[in-house]
Amino acid sequence: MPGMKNDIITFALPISTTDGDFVARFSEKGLCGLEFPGRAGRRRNRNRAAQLPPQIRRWHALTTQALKHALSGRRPKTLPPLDLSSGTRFQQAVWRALRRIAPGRTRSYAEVAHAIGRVRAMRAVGGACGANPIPVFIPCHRVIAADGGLGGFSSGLDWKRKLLAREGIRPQEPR
DNA sequence: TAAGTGCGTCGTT
DNA sequence: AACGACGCACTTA
Repeated sequence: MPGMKNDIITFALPISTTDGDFVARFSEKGLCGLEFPGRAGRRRNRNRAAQLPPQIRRWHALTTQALKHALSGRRPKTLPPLDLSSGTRFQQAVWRALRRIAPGRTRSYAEVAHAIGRVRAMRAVGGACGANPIPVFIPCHRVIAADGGLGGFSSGLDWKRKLLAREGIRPQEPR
């Protein structure tokens, strides 16, 4: 019907790891989402294995390998293209900045704000981190509070702790 | 020191 | 107009 939102087709494919079954989402532009085990949200998707476009298959294979690397705390060699078109300009700027944080390193929300030239938007940076559609690969888990605390994590602080630990980081825990 | 309160700031809904 | 995955100054114990 007229006025209907563009019906973006995405493919949701599982990725089994020793940490559980993740779900990767692909659009025609690339990887557009990653969900932690047990958090598969209901979303539009078409993924009859038989009619999977070759390109999606390729991206899925790449993502699978990359995820295993990332989960072991190492930088993935190759990633599929990332489709970040769901984000606002500000969010995309934040996400780009996050990708420049090396494994094993952390930044405070304020430092990220500074990195994108919005010194005072540290709080908004937190919001953009929460809107990150591709955690792990876009390492929002490396953003912690200025006082060394963990800060937050949409998918659960346990995951944030685990991801950081895999990279050799053990931030101070609130008691 | 540690813990709690108040408030400026700013992107998003 | 309200709400945060913040940060900082300041107060109390």
